[in-house]
Amino acid sequence: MADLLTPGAIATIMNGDEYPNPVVQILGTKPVPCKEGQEQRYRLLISDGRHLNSYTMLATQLTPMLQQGELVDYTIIKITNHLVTKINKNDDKGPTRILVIIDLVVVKHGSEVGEKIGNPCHAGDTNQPKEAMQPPTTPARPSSSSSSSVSNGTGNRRSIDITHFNSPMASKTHPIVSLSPYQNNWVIKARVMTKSPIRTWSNAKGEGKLFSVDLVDESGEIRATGFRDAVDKFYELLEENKVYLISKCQLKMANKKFSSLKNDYEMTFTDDTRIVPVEEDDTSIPTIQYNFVKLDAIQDSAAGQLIDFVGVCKAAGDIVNLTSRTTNRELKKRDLTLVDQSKAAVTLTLWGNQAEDFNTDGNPIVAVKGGKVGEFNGGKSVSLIGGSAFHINPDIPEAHRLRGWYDGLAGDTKFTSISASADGGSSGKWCTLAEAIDEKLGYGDKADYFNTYTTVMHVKTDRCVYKACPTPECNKKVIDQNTGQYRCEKCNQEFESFKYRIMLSMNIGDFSGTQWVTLFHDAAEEMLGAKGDQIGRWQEEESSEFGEVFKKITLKPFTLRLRAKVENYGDESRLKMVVMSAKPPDYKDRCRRLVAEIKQLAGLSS
DNA sequence: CCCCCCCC
Repeated sequence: MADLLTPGAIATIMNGDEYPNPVVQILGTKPVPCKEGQEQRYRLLISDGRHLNSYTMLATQLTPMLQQGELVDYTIIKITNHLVTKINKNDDKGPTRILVIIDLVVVKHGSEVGEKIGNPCHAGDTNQPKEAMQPPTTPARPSSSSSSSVSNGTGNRRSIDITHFNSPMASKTHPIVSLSPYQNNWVIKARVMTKSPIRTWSNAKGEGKLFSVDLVDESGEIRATGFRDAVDKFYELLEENKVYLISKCQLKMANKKFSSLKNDYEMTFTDDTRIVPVEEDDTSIPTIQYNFVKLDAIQDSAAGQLIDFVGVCKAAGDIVNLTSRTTNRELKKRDLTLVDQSKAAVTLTLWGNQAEDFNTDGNPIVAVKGGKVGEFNGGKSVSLIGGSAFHINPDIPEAHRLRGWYDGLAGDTKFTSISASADGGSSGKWCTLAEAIDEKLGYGDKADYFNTYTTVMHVKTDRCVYKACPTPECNKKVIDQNTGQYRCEKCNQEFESFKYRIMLSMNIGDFSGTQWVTLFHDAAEEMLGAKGDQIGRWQEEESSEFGEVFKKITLKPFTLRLRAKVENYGDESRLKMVVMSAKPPDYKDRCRRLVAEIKQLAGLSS
């Protein structure tokens, strides 16, 4: 096993020399104390069989590997990408060199190794004679596939001694992936993917203005923000799609809530920050980088997550004006329906100018970076937020593929909507009543929604309408004072009128079983095809119409959208199902689903 | 140092 290691590698690296793909053994790991809210970082003790090094850090993107148990003690790893950085400790011993592992491959898991290899000792300092530090004549086999996309021709070692930034021709730049708060002596050569508008803020802590740019190079991406003076200094200089040499920024932990960029850090421009445009466009620097997910995967994304995706705009709603309930601001929004090859359809909400300026002609391709997943009525949708990038018909392979796919699509192609429409329209799964019970729908933390074909077995008509507070937003039952006045306890007010509200209980059934369900006002009106006030008056007048309205739906089939949720009453819990919407059955759709199900059961589905 | 990003 000892021959797996590359003795001498540690000394070579810590002396500042190059050593490709060193293979070392992990002999210890420990978390580094960090501030609250910061991502945990780990320090390692490694051995190359000859020397130990405890000044080794794991790049944060490798933290999950460690936390998942892949980097236990005795594990042998090949370091496929690393950098050496100096930190000044507050003593007189001069700077300490830290080895930062950026990428690695597990050669042999610690459980298979089970012991310390050789008898390594702490290397002296870097003042040892250089001759003693040369790598062996047969270094470890080069890595065939490093997961890092860095290929700037400088090998694995990241030079850290770039101080010649005075010249924009500075040839040695650092990959974005290597930036960390531990080291500020770097220059990156990066392209501006997107630039935000200037925004102002005003809060208890003060006021100011800011903007941010998302930067990219071959190795990765990072967001940079300029505040106040930095806005005046850099906003005009930085243009989308142009390449710049940038140095002397402050790095801090990124808040993933506001950026989908693949970087644990983000940077802030400081008074020392230098930004120099690169006049000749360097085509080796990529343009915007997307981490696309297929639209059907959005179904499984958590609300609040930021995602990148691309789709064809199949349909667009009107521009809608509304007032924010929380901020009272006037808002404009527009919902687009996007589709892709996964046959999923998802709603993308545009706001403000983007809603107004969007042109639906020719079913444009829409690419989004950093769209925010939302949840409504059991469906998932995406909304553009401040940090999102939004590109129409981008010149990227995925967009061309989508265009070709969509243009060749049969006109009657069906898509599965994973977003709920505002009218409670269909989305999500279909199942029978028995399947809903078997699958324990409604037993999770959140309510479950499903669609079902069912027949109305029985409607309970007693107490199905009640007199409610006439205030538009209040639907509380009023107390009839029998003086022509109706009292609402919630509004603490008496009114001369009321409105009828419906709350209906009914039993529904299909071949698999039956279920008691509740319908509130809007769904009940939809299903009964009559207004609550009308039904209330029929009841008052003891009109035969009252009975007729319920008879009309009894033993009739419907497509229902149901909400299932367990509710607790004291120590008793009961599964409650509420009808969100009721539509006459679409037999064509019903048949299509049954045929698909039969094919699947028969093993004939493709 | 922002970090609000809205609605059904």
